[in-house]
Amino acid sequence: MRFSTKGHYGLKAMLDLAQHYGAVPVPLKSVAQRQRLSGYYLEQLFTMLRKAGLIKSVRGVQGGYMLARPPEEIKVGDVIRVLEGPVAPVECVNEVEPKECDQADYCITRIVWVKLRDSIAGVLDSISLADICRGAQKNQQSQE
Amino acid sequence: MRFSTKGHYGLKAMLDLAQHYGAVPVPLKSVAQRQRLSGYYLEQLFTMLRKAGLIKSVRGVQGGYMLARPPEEIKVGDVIRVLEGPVAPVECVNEVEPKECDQADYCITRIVWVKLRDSIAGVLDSISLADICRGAQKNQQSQE
DNA sequence: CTAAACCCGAGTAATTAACTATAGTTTCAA
DNA sequence: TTGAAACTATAGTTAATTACTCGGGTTTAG
Repeated sequence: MRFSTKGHYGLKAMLDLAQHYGAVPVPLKSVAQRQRLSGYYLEQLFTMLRKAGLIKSVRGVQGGYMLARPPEEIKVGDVIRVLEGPVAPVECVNEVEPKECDQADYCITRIVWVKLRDSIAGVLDSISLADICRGAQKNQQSQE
Repeated sequence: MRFSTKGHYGLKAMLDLAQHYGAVPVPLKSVAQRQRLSGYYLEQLFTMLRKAGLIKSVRGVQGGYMLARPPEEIKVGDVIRVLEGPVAPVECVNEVEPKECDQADYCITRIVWVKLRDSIAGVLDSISLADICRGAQKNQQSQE
């Protein structure tokens, strides 16, 4: 039971944008270097995030990417759903359009997966990018 | 973010054994038929569960499989960990021997994965096979 | 006009998932 | 004592997914 690197890397990149949130866009290359990610690969992730409306892009020289909304208003769940698809420990309890099997009515394991799904979604939707940035700052302070 | 069919099917099969828990072993074939699973595939899952000590086998005619402990004493988490490995939304927060990346100290996303891991483990470890069987019974009664 | 930057689509190697198959061993029961 | 039911072990196979990689575009500040 793993998230793929899409969710993992994508969240890192989004937090990088959150930490540099401001007026000027951040070039993909600098995000990739700071987070040690393949630029080619990150491009794909940013494309997904842009099409989903979580980030905006500015083309041309001095261009780059920036969050479409302030970090307080973007939840980890938003990012993960774009990159990994809807939360669903098994397909039959998918958040969106679950393909229920023919045994759905009496499937005895169903309750487990529903609880799990809700628990996962609960965690992901309770944390904003800003929450994490604050936590990271605190951490650095406490290490000083 | 999905569990594989190992965890999914394996839990179904374990619950089948729980529902038939008693003195006599249940042949694999009958579990496979009731749960509509490939017998060949289920064989592999049962082998893993047996080696992990969750089920016992009886060879020969009239043989089969049975839970090694009563359903109250087997948690969903026990089954899932045998079949899917340790709970770990990403490798660096694996329950067992996490391969921490070189950025572990200052990795900003880490807190998310830890919370998620603990939340998932919490759900899986809070539900026993007996809990689910009881729920299923109740469900059937309420539908009458 | 040129270089920095995003945009888009395709290709690809490696891994994993999900079975499938085959040959063997144990045990009961007729 | 032998045949069939059942578990045991290991290997093969096919398809999908993952995690990139690459090449050629377009936009725009300076």
